[in-house]
Amino acid sequence: MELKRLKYFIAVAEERHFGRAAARLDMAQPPLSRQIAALEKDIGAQLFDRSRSQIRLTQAGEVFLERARDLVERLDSAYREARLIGQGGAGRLRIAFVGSATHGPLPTLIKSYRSHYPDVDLSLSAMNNAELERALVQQDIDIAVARPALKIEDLRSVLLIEEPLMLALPDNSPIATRSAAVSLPELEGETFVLYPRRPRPSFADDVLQCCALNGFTPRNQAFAQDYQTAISLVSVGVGLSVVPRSVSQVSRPGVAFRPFTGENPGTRLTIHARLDNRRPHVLNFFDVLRRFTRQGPAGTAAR
Amino acid sequence: MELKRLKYFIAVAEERHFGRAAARLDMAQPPLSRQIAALEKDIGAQLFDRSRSQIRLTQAGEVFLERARDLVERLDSAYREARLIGQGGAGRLRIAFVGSATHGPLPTLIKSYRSHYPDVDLSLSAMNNAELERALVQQDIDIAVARPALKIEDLRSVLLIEEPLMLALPDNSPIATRSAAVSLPELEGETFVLYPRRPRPSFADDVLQCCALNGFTPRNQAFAQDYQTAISLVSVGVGLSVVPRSVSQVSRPGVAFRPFTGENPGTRLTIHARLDNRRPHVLNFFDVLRRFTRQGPAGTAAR
DNA sequence: TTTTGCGATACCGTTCGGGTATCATCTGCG
DNA sequence: CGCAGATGATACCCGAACGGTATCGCAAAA
Repeated sequence: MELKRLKYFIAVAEERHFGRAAARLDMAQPPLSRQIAALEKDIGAQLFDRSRSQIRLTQAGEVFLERARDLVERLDSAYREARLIGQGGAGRLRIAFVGSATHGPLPTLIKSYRSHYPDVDLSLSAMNNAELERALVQQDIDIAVARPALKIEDLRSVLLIEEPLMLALPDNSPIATRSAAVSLPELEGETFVLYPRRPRPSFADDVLQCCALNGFTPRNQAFAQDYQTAISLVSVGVGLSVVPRSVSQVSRPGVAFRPFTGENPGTRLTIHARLDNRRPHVLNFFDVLRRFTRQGPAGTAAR
Repeated sequence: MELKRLKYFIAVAEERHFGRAAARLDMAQPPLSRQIAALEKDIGAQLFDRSRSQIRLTQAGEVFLERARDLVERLDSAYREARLIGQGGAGRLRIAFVGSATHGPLPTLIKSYRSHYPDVDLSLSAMNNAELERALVQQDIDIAVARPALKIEDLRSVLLIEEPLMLALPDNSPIATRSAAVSLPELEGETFVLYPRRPRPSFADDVLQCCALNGFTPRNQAFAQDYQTAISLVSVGVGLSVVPRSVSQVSRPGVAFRPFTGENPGTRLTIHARLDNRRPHVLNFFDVLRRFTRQGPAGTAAR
């Protein structure tokens, strides 16, 4: 109810003439005079000195003009900022992912999103599947990248990548140093470093299912909380581990990565968001994701 | 037309409840809902997430809330500031005065004004009568303190002080060192250091009229632009000068001040402002001045 | 499933803002 | 000194917008 008056006041102050200001504002002069008078009454001070033929700003008017310009400017920018955030062009998007996703196409996907929405603050954090599930349910995050997937209700889920499994072996192991191909069953007696099986489905399920398809169940199992720990255990000779191929692309002292023959059902990375999370940032992210997977996530190799 | 909406929005955002916010705003809930909806449409973004039972701010809403609070605060302070200036409680008052006024009651008067209106910026400058006249006409200053007065049209004029004249003599002059009273006519042969006679009336007029009343006209006259220069000329022995008594209260090496017998019509300090200058600061200043002169400008002696 | 609480929608009356006509005042010119 | 033109203020009218009451729709809780 008073903002229009600020604009009116600015126009009159700049034109120093009610008639011209009214023309500029596309209105008649009398209502403009009335609005200015009302503004002056509200403020309780004269803003214009009308004693001469050419109207002039009073000192109060001079100061109020500065303030009014600033206010109009700020209001406008507040509108624009809110609009931008509302369209997902600014603000914050919270993404969490399993640690092993950092080697695959995820960084490329995130770069792509960033290039489309450079003003969005990305909050990135690594979590295991259990933490992802909790954070997603409690809306602490918008996007979860799980391996192989989260299986809770009311999630929007998109497959990011499917990749084969590989062996991670101590590099002084005879199996690692020999040139012949490796098959899984011959490792039945070795210690398999696995991950927690909860919540289902877990990466451990992928590995155990792979073993099952190859006709055996690992006899000795050790457990690690995440793939980094698992590889560390391998490097110090605790046993061997099975990892997604993308993980094998980083070299790690004491660890050798080898493919294996036989059945290899692979493992998947899945991107989730709550179905009821209609935040434009999330929708935009899935748009970028859709284009990304469609044009082939050749980014698998990248980085 | 949009500011009311900001206040509505802030209320709803703070209450997180349309009904309570409406109660707080002393209005019904439906128009409030409509105003918020209109605001969201204007902005082009949702400000509230109404999907759950408890409404929540969206990210755009969070940011807009900050901005809205800031805007309301700024608007309010702009109103208050303009009002204060409009009442003469802040802003700037431009005062100019003849140099010789600095020793009389003027500083006390200004202190009194300052204590009543501590937030008013005082712009103080020294000018001779000619400059005062020009500045007042061109509205470069609000208040002029002239000696003895300005005689131009449309001025509000108030006598600040009337004081006797005194002699300023070189301190090695026999007249300065003798104990007997001094009369003006015996100085007829001395050089009188005077001031410019334009614009009329000038302090030089006061001095010459005083001489005339004592029955003579100074035979030798020297001219100085201001009283400081005049006293300097006296101190280096150019001649003698006649000054307002208040000036005699500062001691100056090489200069002795002496009263004289015979006629002493004295000299005045007059405070002027343009009649058409209705600025509250000027009116307030004259209010202070009125009280000041009424309760006796005992400040003559002060300082 | 029913009930309750809350926000949205429909509809109506009043108010306020804007338009046209006119007045009052000041300025400049003859 | 008086008259004409310009400019802001005032008077009056109309339409749009805002607020109020009644009611709906939906979702969470019982």
